[in-house]
Amino acid sequence: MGRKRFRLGHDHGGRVTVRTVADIAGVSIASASRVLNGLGGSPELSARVRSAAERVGYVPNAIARSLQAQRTGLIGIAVPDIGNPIFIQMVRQAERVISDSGRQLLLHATKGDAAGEVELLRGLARRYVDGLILSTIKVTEAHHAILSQVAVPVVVTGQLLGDVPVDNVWADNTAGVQLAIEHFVQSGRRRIAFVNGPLDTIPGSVRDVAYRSSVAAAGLAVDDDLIENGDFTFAAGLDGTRRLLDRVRPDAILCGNDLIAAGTLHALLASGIRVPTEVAIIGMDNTALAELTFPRLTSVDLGGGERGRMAARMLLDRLETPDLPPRHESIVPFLAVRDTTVPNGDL
Amino acid sequence: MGRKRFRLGHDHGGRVTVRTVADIAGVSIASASRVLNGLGGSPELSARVRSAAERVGYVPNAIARSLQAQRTGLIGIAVPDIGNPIFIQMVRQAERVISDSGRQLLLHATKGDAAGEVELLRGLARRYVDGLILSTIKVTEAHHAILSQVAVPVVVTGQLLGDVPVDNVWADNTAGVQLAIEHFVQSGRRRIAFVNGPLDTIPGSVRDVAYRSSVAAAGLAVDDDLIENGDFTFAAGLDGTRRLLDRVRPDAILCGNDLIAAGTLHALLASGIRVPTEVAIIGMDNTALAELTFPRLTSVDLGGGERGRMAARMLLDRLETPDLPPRHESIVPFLAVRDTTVPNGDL
DNA sequence: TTGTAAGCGTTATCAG
DNA sequence: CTGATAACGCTTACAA
Repeated sequence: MGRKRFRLGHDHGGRVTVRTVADIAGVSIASASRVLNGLGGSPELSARVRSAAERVGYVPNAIARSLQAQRTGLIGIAVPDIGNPIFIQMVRQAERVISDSGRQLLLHATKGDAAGEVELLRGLARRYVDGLILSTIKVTEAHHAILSQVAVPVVVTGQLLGDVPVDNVWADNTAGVQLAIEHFVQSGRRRIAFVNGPLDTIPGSVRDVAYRSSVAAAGLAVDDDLIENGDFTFAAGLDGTRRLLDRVRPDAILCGNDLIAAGTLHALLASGIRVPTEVAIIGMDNTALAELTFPRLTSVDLGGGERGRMAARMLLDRLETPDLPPRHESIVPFLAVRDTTVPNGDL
Repeated sequence: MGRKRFRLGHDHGGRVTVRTVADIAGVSIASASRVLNGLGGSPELSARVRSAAERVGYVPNAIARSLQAQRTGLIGIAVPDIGNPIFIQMVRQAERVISDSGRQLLLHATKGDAAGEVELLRGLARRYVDGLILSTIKVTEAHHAILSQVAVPVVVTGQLLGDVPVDNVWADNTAGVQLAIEHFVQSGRRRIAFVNGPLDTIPGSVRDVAYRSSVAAAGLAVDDDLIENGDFTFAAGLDGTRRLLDRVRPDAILCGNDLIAAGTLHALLASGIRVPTEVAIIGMDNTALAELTFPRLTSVDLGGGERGRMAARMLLDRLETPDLPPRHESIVPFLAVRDTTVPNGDL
């Protein structure tokens, strides 16, 4: 038998629970709980409870409440890299929606590690969060397998491989790349290079295909020498562009994202090449970074913030109505034209 | 979909708990729990339990476990702005330490809102997290008051006002500013401006004082016309520098952080002013941003990552040894010299 | 209106 | 080694 739980006075092992409050107020814990939750109680009793709670500095234990309520009020959001401004953009907008709903966002960085993401999904069934927004750049079979088993609702942002019955928001990378290429072509560029991210990521491979078809559609030759693949980072943009310049002389460079574009810009300027006069640059994602380089980056807006906002909203919808059929939404991209493609007064 | 679990006598309302597993295995929930946690159990019984768990896809409920264990394994970290790379740096390093300890980091953005932070601290006593790292740039009386009442351990990163008995890691802003001014002076700069953050923040005001005393110590006149105060943002750096250039012509500009410095750089280049030849720039925080502007930013490293790392470590220490006396640690700053103060081969 | 008591899903204690 | 059973702190029928 456990030791008998008989209380004289108000000793509760230093822990203040609803029982402490009830004892001090001289009422049952049920009454205390009711008053504390604003559900009835006579004025006199309520006053006693409230004053007792105040006196001992009572704060309800969220864990216990969650166990009872079967929900935590926490929403997880997993992104590959919090150092990449595109994900900051997404998280920011998602956070808005989530916190407006009275919930809290639990941010998790996956480092783009597929195994880690799957592990996260598996652990997710542990119910620490009421739902998850998963932003992924690589999708494996394991993802698909586990996605259909997870106990809590998941919204995936990013393009999926097959036809998974899961809520999904994706950026139309193909249309985005096309916008960029058309912009280059219309301003007279003929040798358009592409410093892209890794081909074993979804955005990387989709953009590669889109680049090739857009270039071809513009009546230009597709030349593998004009293509570089590396990480989605500033360093990769810098290195990739240097390698590129060692073998060809493009008059325009499309970059896999804004971080890469910043690296490309840096490499060009360091080589004494004028931007945009000699070489034009377009980044992708249209993040805060695009505003802050000099010259400012023209960038394809793939609706990063909108994706975050929408993913959050879809998740809340599903929480409210679990039987909703899975939704797939895509965002229409647009081009934010700035100074790396069109010379402006500043230059 | 997993609707198939409604068979035989094992219907538990669609929810799989340890009881479900125990029933199917034909053992007590105590035995099931033990086996599932790797604590004994005969081979034969263990096998039965494990196979049952596997069959129904049992996943332990973390909430229930937390209620029992009186801990969640979650550590909160609250930062003013996840768009500012200094906080990303801090969070990254903290995350490393925390996840190495088998815990998870719950990131919370406070928007630098003092009231929100106090609310967070208050709600924190709800025990959703085992501890909190609070990175704050404004400290109010309310902070101090509540800090001494919170139920879970808190580590504050940032300079505190008085002598609060709480674990604390801070950056030596004064020494950092001094390093910057000395570097300017040694390279022959005489008219050193300061585009700073808001004076009603701790770093803003501390750096203001330090700037004035360092300039005076160098034998230069302190001129209010050389000082601009705004937000800790790129836009504020841009605007502040434009206003500055309207009334004075400095030969060096110290910036309150790297975001401001990027704005300053942008404003100078847009005005056709050569950097660093005509005007030198030093940022603060030495974030990833300092590496990616062109030219690269010289920046005062105030140990952002180190602060995150140390804060996490202090928190873990306190979790392990609650009776430790409060510790106050400061980080020794250094100057990361790059191209906005010293012309390099690239230029 | 108020109190009693039954859970929420685990783990831990204590007898067999 | 195994099985009842008492917590963990809270909410909520159900009674009084």
